[in-house]
Amino acid sequence: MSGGVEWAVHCCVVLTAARGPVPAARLAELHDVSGSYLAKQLQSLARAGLIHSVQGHAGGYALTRDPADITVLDVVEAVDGAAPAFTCTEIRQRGPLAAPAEACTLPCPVHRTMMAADDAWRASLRAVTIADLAQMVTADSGPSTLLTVRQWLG
Amino acid sequence: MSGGVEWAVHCCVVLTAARGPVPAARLAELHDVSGSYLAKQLQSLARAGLIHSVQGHAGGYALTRDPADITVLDVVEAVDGAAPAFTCTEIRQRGPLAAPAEACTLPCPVHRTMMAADDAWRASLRAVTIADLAQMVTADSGPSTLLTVRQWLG
DNA sequence: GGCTTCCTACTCGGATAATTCGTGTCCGAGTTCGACAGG
DNA sequence: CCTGTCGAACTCGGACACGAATTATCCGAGTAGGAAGCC
Repeated sequence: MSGGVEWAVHCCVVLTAARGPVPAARLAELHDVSGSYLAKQLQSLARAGLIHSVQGHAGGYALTRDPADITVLDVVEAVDGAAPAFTCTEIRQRGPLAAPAEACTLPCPVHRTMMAADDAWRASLRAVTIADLAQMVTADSGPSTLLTVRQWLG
Repeated sequence: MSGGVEWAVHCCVVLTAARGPVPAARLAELHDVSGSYLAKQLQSLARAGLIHSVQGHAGGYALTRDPADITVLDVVEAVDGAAPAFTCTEIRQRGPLAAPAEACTLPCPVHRTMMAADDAWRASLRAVTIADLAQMVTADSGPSTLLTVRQWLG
């Protein structure tokens, strides 16, 4: 998985605490990461409709929907793409003992197994929302954490 | 996920039908893939102890255990490595609002969410064995398929 | 005919290049806020 | 004092290099089987 996913999820959680739009450079400074590269991830989130950008002075990024309506899977798919990790190349239809195409109405067993695992993974990520993560942060280190972030963001 | 995983799983299923050791070149010809590269995957499987190699004339690879004792997860981890897809870089301990290390006894919420999804994915792959896959192949296209493979392998 | 020896061919195993994807960076287009001049 | 205009700074957005991991390949080390020669 792309490493930028971690940054993107953390940014979404931080934006939960923000009042107005937050510039990408500010988010980068907060997390101590490359601002130029973080911009790319935020653009992906914007293209997916999870956040929207405000240009000009005092602009930045802000969440478009309620944090409870944004799942972690949404963020992961926005950054890493929605394509499954496993791609079936239809090995059974190649080589000297190739199966005829008409006998391949169902995906091959290997493909089915991988799809089931992928579905389980996606279901697990779909069950957690950004609001849940913010709640967990509060439960872990108290409500002061996100309040301090809100204050620091200005 | 590495593309060679597909080859490795298919090879394990094929080895289920084989009587004796099968050379890597034969497996590559059966699947119409690069023999030189498939050798690398098979070596990974051998290092993991899933298959063992027999050298010399009439040598090749053969399964070490009963196919019912080899899970798909075993094969995937042997080829792709056992490291989880997501790596937490402890973002919360960086930047101007870095959390003190003593407050980070638990993994951060993002990390926990990703670990849960990874566990679900692994559990799904662990629930399917190579014997199950062979059974599925038989259920899909009849018992003739694996018998033809056995005959072709010699 | 049986046994020993040698040899050939075949096998794996690790070390070695080419390529694609992820990582990191940069500069230009567009927009908003503030200042300034005029009425 | 109020208003319209201008300018400048700040923001995002996409286009451009670099590096690493994956993909693909090759040749050498080792071994089992078979053939030939000897007893």
